[in-house]
Amino acid sequence: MTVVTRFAPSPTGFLHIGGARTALFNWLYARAKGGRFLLRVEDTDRARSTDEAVQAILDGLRWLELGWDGEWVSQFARRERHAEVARTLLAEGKAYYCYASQEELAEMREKAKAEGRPMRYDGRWRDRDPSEAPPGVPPVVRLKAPQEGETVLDDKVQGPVRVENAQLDDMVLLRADGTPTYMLSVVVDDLDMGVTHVIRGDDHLTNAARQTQLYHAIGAEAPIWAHIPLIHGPDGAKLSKRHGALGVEAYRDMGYLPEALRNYLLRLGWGHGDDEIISTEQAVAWFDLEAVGRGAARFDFAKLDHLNGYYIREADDDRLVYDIAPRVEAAVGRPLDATDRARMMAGMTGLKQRAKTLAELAENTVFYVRRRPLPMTDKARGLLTADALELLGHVRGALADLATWDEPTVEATVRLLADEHQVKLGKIAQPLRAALTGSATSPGIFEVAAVLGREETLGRLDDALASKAPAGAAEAGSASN
RNA sequence: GACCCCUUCGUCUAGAGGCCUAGGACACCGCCCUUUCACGGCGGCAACACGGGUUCGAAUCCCGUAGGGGUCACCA
Repeated sequence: MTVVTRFAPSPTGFLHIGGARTALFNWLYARAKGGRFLLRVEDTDRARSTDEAVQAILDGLRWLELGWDGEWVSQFARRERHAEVARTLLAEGKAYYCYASQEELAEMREKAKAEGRPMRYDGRWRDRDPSEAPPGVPPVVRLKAPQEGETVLDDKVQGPVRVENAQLDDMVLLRADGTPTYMLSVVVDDLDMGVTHVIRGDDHLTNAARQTQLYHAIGAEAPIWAHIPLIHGPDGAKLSKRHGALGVEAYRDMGYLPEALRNYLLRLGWGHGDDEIISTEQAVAWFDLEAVGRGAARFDFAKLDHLNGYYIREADDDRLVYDIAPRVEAAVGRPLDATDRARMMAGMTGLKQRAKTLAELAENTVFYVRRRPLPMTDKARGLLTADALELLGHVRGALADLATWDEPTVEATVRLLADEHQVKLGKIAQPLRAALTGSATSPGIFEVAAVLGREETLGRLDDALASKAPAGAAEAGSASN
């Protein structure tokens, strides 16, 4: 049997992080078993579905590199087929017209509530003769569901789940306006698309029982179910916007790499021994539904950050430069030129091991392309005391004379200077960092000097030398002589 | 409320009756490396929800209890 999975989001918002994980699991399972992964957009709710949302879902999946097989299908476009199945059921006596009014339904609801029961349609039109139908009332079509016995789901993740048929009422298949309901549409679509494995969120577990009844009424076998646990927020409650219930594009904008998000989502609810860093290739080889955990998992940004930092370090420099270019341009307010890009490339080795996100990476890169004079953080300014500036004057002099300009040479020169003046390297390196980067933290300062080049390095030193020692430095007592 | 599902360190998880003195990762705390910040290395803290069984032996099986979650539409 060829495995066919599907991802079936409703386009009422963006591709939610929980949906992304569902898509990932479906994609992985299909790839792992050499099957097909299909995409169906459940757009039957015309009032809430939008084209923008469809686009966002498609974009999100593409960004995550979870490609689907064939064209994506619109559920709404298939509504005639759904209705046709309902008519067949009607003709076979497996479904019936129900003329119960909204008032009657409301009554049942109230009664159920008063008696502490779940709302269940009482089947009052189930065996009634259609000739008794009230005139002018458009009926809905309901499934004549079994009233005794139980429906058993053999869920790949949750194990066997039994539901008393008495708990389930006769669900609506066709609305009064003739349009199919979700329950009908999913079953017919999954059947027609040849879906063998329905992998979806735990919130559909109860639906699976009803859908199984429908499959049986149609005379078909239910697919293999796999209901994966939902993702919760740090507080254990439903994931909120504040805690990560965002569209995947928000994760992209925050500077997460798709492979990092995939790795993180994979480990949320699934494990493979002690493995943490799992490439997509390995995931395809290892993934199986039996190993999916049963309990809900809490979303944890700290672990995502850690993974993202790892994947940034692993990423190719040119890809990173390409990825952060727009962010850097926005920060400096101009397009990047060849020199800027060359510096970014040269500095990337040192930069990428210090960032958890692309946003952070871009932020840390900006000093390389900023035009002089550099803005200074308060900490950096504090480093440029009168003593420090005096030492920097010597540094400037020594560097200006250098025959070759590379990291080892600059480093050797500065170290020698520190020895000559009998100060710790930090006494020179930190002010130098402030002068060259405008910040108190950066990649290795000799690397920075090498990347900046002689001219820019000397220029930035001159800027620092030209500045007066700040008042704070004098107060600290180190500026007076 | 009814029905269904779930429950191992703070978090994600390993664990399918003896390999468990419960392992790994993130976070946190030390130390090392070091010009800063990171990375990296070493070490530490920290869990089988509770109560009964079954068994020579239970984190692992069964039954309760508690807690958490999901579902109860002519929405998907």
